[in-house]
Amino acid sequence: MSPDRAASIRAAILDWYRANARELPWRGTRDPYAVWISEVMCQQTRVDTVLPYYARFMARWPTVEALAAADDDDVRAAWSGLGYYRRAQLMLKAAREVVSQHQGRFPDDADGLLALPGFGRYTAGAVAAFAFDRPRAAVDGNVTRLVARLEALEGDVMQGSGAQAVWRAAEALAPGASPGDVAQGLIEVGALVCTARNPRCGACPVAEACKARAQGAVERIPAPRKRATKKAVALTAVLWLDGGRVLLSRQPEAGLFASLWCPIFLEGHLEPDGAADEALRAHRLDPGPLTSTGQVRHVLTHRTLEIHVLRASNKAPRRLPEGMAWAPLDALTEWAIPSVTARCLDAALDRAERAKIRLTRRETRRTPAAQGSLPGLE
DNA sequence: CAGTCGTGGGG
DNA sequence: TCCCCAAGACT
Repeated sequence: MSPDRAASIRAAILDWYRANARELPWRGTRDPYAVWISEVMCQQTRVDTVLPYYARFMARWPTVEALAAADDDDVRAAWSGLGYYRRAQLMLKAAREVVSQHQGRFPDDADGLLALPGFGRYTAGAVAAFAFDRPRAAVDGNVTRLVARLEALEGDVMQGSGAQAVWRAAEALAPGASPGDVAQGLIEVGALVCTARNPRCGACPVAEACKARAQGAVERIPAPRKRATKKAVALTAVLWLDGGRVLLSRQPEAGLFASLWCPIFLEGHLEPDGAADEALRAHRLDPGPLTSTGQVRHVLTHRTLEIHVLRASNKAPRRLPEGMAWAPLDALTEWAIPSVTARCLDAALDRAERAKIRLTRRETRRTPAAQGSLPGLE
């Protein structure tokens, strides 16, 4: 990219950003910790979803020292429902590294940041640019799309040589005045204007410079990402409820829902009065009679979990197998559970029980406006 | 490099 | 209902 073209695009992005940027809680701070938390939460996650999580997280762990001293399960619980839970684990590891090996100060440029767990090329560039005002590129999905269109890059820009070309162009845009605002501006234009569907080219500050637009190729560029094939997985979830508590089982430290608490998952769709009962006895559990209470279809990136939900109500056994625990329903927000656990639990409860729990469950999990029901009803 | 790892919103 | 996908990183 020619220096003139880069300067022109940079100036247009900067002007537009200063006039149109959304006010977000992590904007207007140079605190690398705050910037970092927001960046990790935003990975593959919509801003609207992140907002309540970010507020709670920063209130509870306002500094890297506080986070470094946090309990792993408390952090997982704070992440509950956000998905991609390994992010939280790597974040905790990085916080401890910053405190123990960097005197609590983040490295002030991308190379140093890149060495920390959970910092990839994007996050390192973003923190370097936003917090330290370094002239670094921060190429996320938004910037990839924007740059691919600006330069009319054909083919797959998500990986390989296509991704390299995007980074090269983004790095050409980085040097100059206010690099932090330029980097955020590129992201913001990608997020609000140069959108994947129905891009608002009429409102775009760099429409004049856009090669895809000149070629009438905006709809075609970037080429759609190759998507993973989803495999259906049949499971049976056993929700054992007793005395206002539910029996949960901790997942292994690696893999799906790592270290989180889930219902007892059995492979396959098992009959309540036969195979399911047998499988539980293999866990040395006597759940008593099982009743089928519904089904949950939970879609993940590479799998679709098709879950048959069974409910057990026998009296709690004296001793539980390793890795299992009783979770009080009125304290479930303090437990590290993925959304699928909450959904299975919902499916196992009757309406009255659900209503009771809803009063105590965190209402910010969903935006109130999205509920569609009036307050006081229900 | 290709597979793994969540969730919820919107067309 | 289905499909796309959103401020990616790690193995």
